[in-house]
Amino acid sequence: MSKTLIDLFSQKLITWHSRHGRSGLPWQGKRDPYAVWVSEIMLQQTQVATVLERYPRFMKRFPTVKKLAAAHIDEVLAEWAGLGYYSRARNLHNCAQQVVSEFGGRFPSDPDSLEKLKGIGRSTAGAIAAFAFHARAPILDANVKRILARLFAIEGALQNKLVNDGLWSLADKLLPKKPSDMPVYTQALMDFGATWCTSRKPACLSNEKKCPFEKDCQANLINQALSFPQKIMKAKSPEFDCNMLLIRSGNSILLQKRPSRAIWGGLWSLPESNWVAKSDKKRKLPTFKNIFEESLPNENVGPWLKACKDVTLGSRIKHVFTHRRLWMQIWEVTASRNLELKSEDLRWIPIRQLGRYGLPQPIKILLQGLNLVRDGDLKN
DNA sequence: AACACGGGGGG
DNA sequence: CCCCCAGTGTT
Repeated sequence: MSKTLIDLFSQKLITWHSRHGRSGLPWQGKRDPYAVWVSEIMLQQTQVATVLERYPRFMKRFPTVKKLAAAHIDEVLAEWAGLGYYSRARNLHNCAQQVVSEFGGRFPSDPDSLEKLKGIGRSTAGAIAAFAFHARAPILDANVKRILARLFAIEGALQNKLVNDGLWSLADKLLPKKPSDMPVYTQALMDFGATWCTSRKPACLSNEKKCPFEKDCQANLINQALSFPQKIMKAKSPEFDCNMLLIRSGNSILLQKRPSRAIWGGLWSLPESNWVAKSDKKRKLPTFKNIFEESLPNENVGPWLKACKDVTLGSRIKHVFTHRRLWMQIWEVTASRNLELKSEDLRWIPIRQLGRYGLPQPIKILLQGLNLVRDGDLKN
């Protein structure tokens, strides 16, 4: 009986990796589960080029899981700012505390235990177990799903449970037999999806690259690589308007800590009014007083309005999220004196100390564009 | 099963 | 400008 693709896949992939895989990245070749874990979380939803800048900085600031567990969440969020998906940072912090309190500061080595930790799903658990412990555990991120969907011409949407379960089962069958091959195999799978079996320009459609699986790949054999995996049409994201207050008093700016479940959860941002759907044509134009009342609902607005002068319409910023598009109208205000703040989520931040706070990327860019922030003020 | 959650790259 | 990309947690 001849060998099938399933039998040969892992060795062919490892051979491909020896010639074309990415190497020399700072998180590669490590067996320290902490270092592996941080890199895997950071690499979720974030490109290698970005992680290349931020991973060494993070590891220098939080060199061990114990240091991370002992840090204040605001320090972790400040270090994470600009990477997006801030629940990752909150889960990272939470998970570090779990590892310290439940496992004495040592990560468990089996995928099932890893998956019980905050922010670690099945795929990341597999990656950590494979890299740090040589466990024969599969990963199944979007790159791997794409590779398998093409190799085996798998029909149906990836969201479909049967399709997803089938992919996991396939990923398991394809694992190399030798546990010692798990790190290089897992790395090879990630690299192959990221650089050769890419979403839009796969190697099989390129003149420069020769795919080692071109004679095996069911999608390629029918010239349909781009048709796998099946894509689902998604609706256009709704649009919203809101107002934001840039209140200055002397050398300080009033910032508000965002609720942890919201967009930019846990970061410090400008006080903002309610979001209004742009399609809501009946809405009245808000007055400045309205904006204040919506932005600072716990404060006594009267004294604030009296203490404010030089109200000017600032820039209008568009920001796009996965499921929303937001237009932010900035109102620039000078407060004549520092007012007493009633809510704990409000704080006067000296401009020179802004770097200590995690700011949403568009707010950071806004403040950089204003001359009131000097180079270095936003660096932590 | 569907949705929420940011930011960056490429056309 | 628009489109594409992407794990985990929550509901």
